[in-house]
Amino acid sequence: MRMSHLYMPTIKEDPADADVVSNKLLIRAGMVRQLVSGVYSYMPLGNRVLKKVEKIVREEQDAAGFQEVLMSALQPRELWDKTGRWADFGPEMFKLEDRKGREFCLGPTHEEYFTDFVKNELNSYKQLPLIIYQIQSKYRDERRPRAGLIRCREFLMKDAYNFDIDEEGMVKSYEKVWESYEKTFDRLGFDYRIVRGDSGNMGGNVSHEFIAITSGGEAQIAYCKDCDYSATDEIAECVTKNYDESDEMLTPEKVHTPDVKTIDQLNEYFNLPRKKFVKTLLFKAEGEVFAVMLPGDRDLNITKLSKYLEVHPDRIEMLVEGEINDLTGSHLGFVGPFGLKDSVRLIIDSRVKKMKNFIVGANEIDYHLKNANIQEDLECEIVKDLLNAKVGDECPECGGTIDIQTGIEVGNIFQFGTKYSKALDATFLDKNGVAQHFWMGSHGIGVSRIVAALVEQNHDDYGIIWPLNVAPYQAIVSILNTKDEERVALGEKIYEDLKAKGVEVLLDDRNERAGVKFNDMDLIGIPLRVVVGRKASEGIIEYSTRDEMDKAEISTEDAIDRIVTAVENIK
RNA sequence: CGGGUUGUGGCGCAGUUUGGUAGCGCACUACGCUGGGGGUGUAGUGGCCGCUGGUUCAAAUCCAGUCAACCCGACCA
Repeated sequence: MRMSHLYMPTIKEDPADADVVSNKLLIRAGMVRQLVSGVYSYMPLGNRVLKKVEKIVREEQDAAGFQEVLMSALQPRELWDKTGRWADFGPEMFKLEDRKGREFCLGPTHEEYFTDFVKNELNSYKQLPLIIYQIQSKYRDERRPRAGLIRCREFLMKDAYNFDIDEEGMVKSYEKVWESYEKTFDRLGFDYRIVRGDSGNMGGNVSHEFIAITSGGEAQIAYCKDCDYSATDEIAECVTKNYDESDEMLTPEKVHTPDVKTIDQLNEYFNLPRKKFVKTLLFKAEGEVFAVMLPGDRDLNITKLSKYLEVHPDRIEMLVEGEINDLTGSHLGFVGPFGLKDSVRLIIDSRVKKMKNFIVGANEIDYHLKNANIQEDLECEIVKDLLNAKVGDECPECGGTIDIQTGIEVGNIFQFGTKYSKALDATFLDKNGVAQHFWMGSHGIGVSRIVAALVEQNHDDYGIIWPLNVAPYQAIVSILNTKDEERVALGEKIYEDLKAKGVEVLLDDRNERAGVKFNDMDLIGIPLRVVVGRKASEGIIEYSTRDEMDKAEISTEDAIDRIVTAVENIK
């Protein structure tokens, strides 16, 4: 492709709206543009990258024996009512009506449709197991789209669904998908971790997430420095022995603490570490009121609380100031476990149960209780773990040290058994001629999100550094001065030779100054680069790669040879 | 949905406090010089100042409403 004709509007300054580096660079490099919040379009270079990522994803799915299909994105409401997810998804779903008033949505995911489809088409265990997938735009009306391509309302996703005769088969399918994902993310060159995930509203038991590690990514993971343990922050088990577990229980004592309400203030007022305090948080959900006790130096993990209560996390609300007194008899900043109204359920993290002689609110304005302890006769519910894991915790598996990293979730896999097949009554006949529900799982890869994650992991101050196998073009030939006929002739020749050898190559034949060409070349991140410059008359060019940037003066034949070899070696 | 910020040529911004002819840089067009890291000269093109209403002789500027975008915050590829 000649750059004099390439639709590649690069931008010199950072766009004001873009915050994350991938969004900035993709916009500046003329690869994507935003239409409205969370909706993006791809220009030629961006589209080529997207298609290459898609191709790698597809190849690995096909290699694993999964079969590609394409289901409609437009789906009728009835399908979703059968599983209750028309209501569950709520405002996250883009809904619309046809001219007759029938309700539809744009698919945010496809469990219902795939299950319904298979139900109508597959009847026998002999046709199982089956894993089918599609690559298609998904639509989710996110409460807050952000970070460019990372969190969109329209995004390209590969979603796969497995149908098995029993649990064992489902687990085998899960493992096959797992392997195909490892191959995919390995090929993409990602630095990533596979972590245990929460199954969210997909329902079910086991899930894992594939997290591309980037600083400032929105997914937090806890992992063990000493073994393979890793999990998302939502479910990572918190193990810590940070607390005073002495046997001696001192006598409780009321202490005047005027206007000292937060753990920070207590810390300062008593000059004691945060772990000597206990915080009591008040929540309501489903008409009940809860007091939750945690060590003062720890944060509540809402997912864990939600699981314990068996209530959707969105339904759990913190009490506001006015409600606290009415509903619990306590006061904001001075809440404690003793003397709450009987209707308040007292829920205690197991660490608090073991803590001795801590300081906690006295349920009286301007008073805290010193030397408080959870006595055996206190009516309460002890929950093993309600805390967010933290750097320095103990690994729940090997006792090693836990660390926290952030990243971007680029893939995830779920086992959900017969949840959807039962809801949609999707069955097959087993060996004995008995109808059985399919055992299923669903598995996603965020194709468009991968484009952003790749940029997050592969860039420098000058621009994007595309890996060779996803680069929009593999090579670029830049003619520095297009008024110099010798250089033009040589550049054209190299360009034609590379094209003839099957290399995807750009020719920078624009009548621009050298600086513009160098800067654009760096920005758009083409991996293999030939600069035709001063030594063109001797047949010598400058060869460099985008990641190394070191220029080597070599012959044109040598350069072509290196480029062709590099391209042939692409996995 | 709460909290915060911002809407002025394609992009980045000033002007709003104190109402009075809409500006700067980049980009773009034409011609020239230059030709190894976003060069330069001359001459140009392009804007109902997000939208609606109000105050006023007069509104980018003041007032009210509304819409949109971005950032922080409770599960999402």
